[in-house]
Amino acid sequence: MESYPTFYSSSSTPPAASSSSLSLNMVNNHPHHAYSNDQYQVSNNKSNGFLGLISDMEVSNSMSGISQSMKNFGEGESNTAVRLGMKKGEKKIRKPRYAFQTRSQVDILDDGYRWRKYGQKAVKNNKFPRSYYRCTHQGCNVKKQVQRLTKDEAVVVTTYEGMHSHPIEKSTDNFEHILTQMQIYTSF
DNA sequence: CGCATTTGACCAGCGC
DNA sequence: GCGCTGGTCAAATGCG
Repeated sequence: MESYPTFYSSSSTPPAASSSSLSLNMVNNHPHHAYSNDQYQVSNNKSNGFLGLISDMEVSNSMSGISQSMKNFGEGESNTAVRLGMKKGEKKIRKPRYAFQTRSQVDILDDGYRWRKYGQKAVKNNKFPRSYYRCTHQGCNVKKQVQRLTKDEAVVVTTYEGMHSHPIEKSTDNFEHILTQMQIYTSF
């Protein structure tokens, strides 16, 4: 695998336990190919609840920026060619994936899109299952995986694959949206 | 009733 | 070539 730009972040934690001095424990999900996080790591180790919220805002902001830079990477790759499509001389399209680490108690991180779960698998080296989601928008093949770390189960790793070619269904990634997410997170 | 989730089966890639 | 593992499908089930 090539580039796994991993955007590392600590996000909202309920005001009680906010000892989130995360250092890069991004790696031990994939035995064969380690994420090349040595060049993409964003080390914002905030370690209290409020700063965690701020860094969560940073995540939400950078997400919209990332989806723009995604266009450079995966130019509309048809990642549905996994199974049936994949005709004769189709080369294997390695679709770039983008992993986010988030410190959250809920697995479902609402990023504004509508996701439908289509699978769940137990992964090795991890006692938590990994969930597979797909964007329900027609013609949109964006997928994402969500899994927790065995190391500390407060961390949720969300791996996005592909990019959305349609607007967000909810309120867009403006400040209101971010505030809404913050409220959701803090209410837990 | 329509849509989302669950869950086991199936398949492909890779390592041994 | 075989077995393991990750990823996806699809029927059944659940839920609003």
